Amino acid sequence: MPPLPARLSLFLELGFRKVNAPMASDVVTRFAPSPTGYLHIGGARTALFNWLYARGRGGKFLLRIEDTDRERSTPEATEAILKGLTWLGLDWDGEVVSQFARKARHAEVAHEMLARGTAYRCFSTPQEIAAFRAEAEARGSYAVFQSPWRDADPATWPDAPFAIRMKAPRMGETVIDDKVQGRVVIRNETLDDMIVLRSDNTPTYMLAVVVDDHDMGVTHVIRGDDHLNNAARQQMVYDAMGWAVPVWAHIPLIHGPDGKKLSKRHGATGLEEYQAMGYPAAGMRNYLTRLGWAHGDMEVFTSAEAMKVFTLEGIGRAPARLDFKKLENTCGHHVAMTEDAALLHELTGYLAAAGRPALTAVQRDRILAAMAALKERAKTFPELLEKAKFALIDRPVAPDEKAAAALDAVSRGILKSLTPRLQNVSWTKDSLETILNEIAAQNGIGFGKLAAPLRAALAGCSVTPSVYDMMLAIGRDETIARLADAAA
RNA sequence: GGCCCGUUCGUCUAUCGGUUAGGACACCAGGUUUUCAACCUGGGAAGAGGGGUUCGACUCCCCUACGGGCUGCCA
Repeated sequence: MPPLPARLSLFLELGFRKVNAPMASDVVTRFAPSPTGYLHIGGARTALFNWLYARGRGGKFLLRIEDTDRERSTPEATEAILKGLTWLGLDWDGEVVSQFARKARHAEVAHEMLARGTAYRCFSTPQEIAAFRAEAEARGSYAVFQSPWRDADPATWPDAPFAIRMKAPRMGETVIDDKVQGRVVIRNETLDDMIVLRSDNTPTYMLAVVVDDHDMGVTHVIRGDDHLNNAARQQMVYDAMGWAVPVWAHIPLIHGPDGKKLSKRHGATGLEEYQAMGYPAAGMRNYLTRLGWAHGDMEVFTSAEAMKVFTLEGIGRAPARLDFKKLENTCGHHVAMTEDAALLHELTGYLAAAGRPALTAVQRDRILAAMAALKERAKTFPELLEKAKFALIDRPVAPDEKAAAALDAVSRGILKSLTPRLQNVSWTKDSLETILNEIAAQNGIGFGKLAAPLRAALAGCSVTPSVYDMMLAIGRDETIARLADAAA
């Protein structure tokens, strides 16, 4: 079932490619979400890229929760994010870092900048700044705010709260050498002296990310391209502190099917919703990896395979749209290639996530027995369950409309004559096939005519695995009992 | 308003100056079939528009259009 060409070419490539000696890698990436809600599908992809990049190079993948916004951060959101990443199969190294917990260190760095002369005390109040902007806007201009305190004489400092502002270069340009976007040049005059420490001594995001990334040893910053402009200002902080600038990679955001920024009105935006919809994690990872990244014609692959060829340069620069049809197709390949036991385990997780009843022992046994047949005809767990209906129900089987129609008097007669002959036949696909074909021939009908009532009696519906597979999965006694029920 | 990024079939993408612009999903037609799914064969389908540079541009440069982002004592 896996498309041979893609897997074959990957195989050849891995086989023939000169293998770089896997030295101890010092790659460190991180995912740094804000705990203000569920894990967004776009964020999940960002995390996935970071994970793939680090894991593919023997590096570390760290997790940091950016919870400095006390108003909007909640522990529930943090919990949801960790659960989402865990479901997707993205494991992180070490403890989860709380940005809020590091605020003392952030303040320390801000003061060090002060000492180095790369930052200054700004006594302008938020009201003054707002007034400045309002006035500029009224004039139709949008000049950046220039604090009057940038070069003020300490003797003139009032005894009042102050914010610490970065003393950004006013001339020249800042160059972001981005692995995805290329060389991005930003003129320094378009950037203001951003605040790094608020007047209440809390750090701003711009300072906190840089300090944390530096302290955590992050070497590659892979994040959404909504941060591309921010990178220029953050790079100034690295420079101000004399720290090594990480490798930047700003990836495009994911859009909805209509090409607009992904929002609630597009339907599912939270990763947890995808789990509840029954997409397998491996398929989700495959689809998300291919969304905005490509390696030749490689389409269906495991994450282990992706790691071997994943590069930042392979990431596209244009935003990609979500396509549920392709997601489903990709998931179908993964359902089919997953081990039966693993699939059953994940199915159990799906049931819980979707709030559906758990399987009984009998149901588990039957589904496991039929898994080989089930998994090649289902793309998602709900679909698999629909086709596994015969394994979930108990006698007497209540036929739906279509099934009832297949159980006419003639068919019931055939079923009745069939049951004794199933008593002693060996319960294997081959012998069942032989005997059923025999019976069809004896009744002068094609196998299809026999399969319909059989299917109706066994499953009570018309969408099922093959009749042989069902018989094998539920066993001889249950099969005969169901056929007898229907024939009566 | 300013600055930054982007634009190849409907969608995800390949191509890194010379190809009949390739693959996948979706779609259409046919085949196979035990329902569904799968599978097989075939088909239609693309370089936003306009200028350059070049012997030759999807590919390099400029302009326009459209989409997105940033422009906070949010992250």
